[in-house]
Amino acid sequence: MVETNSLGIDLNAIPIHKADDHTPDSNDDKLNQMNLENKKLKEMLTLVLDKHNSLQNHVSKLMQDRDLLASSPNKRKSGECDECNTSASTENHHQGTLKRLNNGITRVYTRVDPSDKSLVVMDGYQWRKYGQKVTRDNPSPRAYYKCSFAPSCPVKKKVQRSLDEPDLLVTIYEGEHNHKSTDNEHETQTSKARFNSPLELGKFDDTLVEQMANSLRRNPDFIEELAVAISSKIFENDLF
DNA sequence: CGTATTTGACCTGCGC
DNA sequence: GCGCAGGTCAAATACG
Repeated sequence: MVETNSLGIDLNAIPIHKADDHTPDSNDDKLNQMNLENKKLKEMLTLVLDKHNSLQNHVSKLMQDRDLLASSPNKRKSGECDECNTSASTENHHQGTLKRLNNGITRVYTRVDPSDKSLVVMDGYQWRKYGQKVTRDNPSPRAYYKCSFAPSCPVKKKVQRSLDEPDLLVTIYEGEHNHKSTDNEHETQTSKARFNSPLELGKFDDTLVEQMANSLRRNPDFIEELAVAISSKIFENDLF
């Protein structure tokens, strides 16, 4: 039987080792096996991230559609929303959401680790920071970024920590990219590598995998799934 | 050594 | 015109 979780990942992909499962001189074999497991884990991680990204895009699109249907254009000033007006004390409703405002301005709310002081939002594009300022209404600095394809791409973004919730980053995008995201490009390349030559998994960019792992670590759902999967494996080992 | 980031200086728009 | 705040520039610095 193939065991899968809600993400559709085969958790039996990792071979289980029992205590009496090795010969006395099998240190090299064990090392090779661990390397193989490591590669499999990396592959799983990239798959999980793929699914996570596509789900996130889907959710964003759905929420945009819902906002467009629900919004009445004569009610709102640029940069404001109904929820903000009615519940100024919290921005929880924005978590991970995307608001497309007038004049090609888009506001995105991203939940980050509160201890992480960097004003970096991974959105698939490459940015060059060109300034940072402390604004009057918010003690946390606002970072200014230009698309690294500038001046051919005119898009800019401003990133600032929310005044009410320090673990919420508010990103304001100005303009539309006239090129594809570098993430897609990279993803396509790694996907090709993954499916065309699975034996070359060891050549995966370790930094990229590290970033994916960090991103997944911040996702409570993923941690929960992982904990369930690991504990079930531990029980399995103990019982058999 | 090339590239990205930092940060103080400068520019611009707005209200008074 | 002046002061203030937000936005941008560019030299200095850090980093791989």
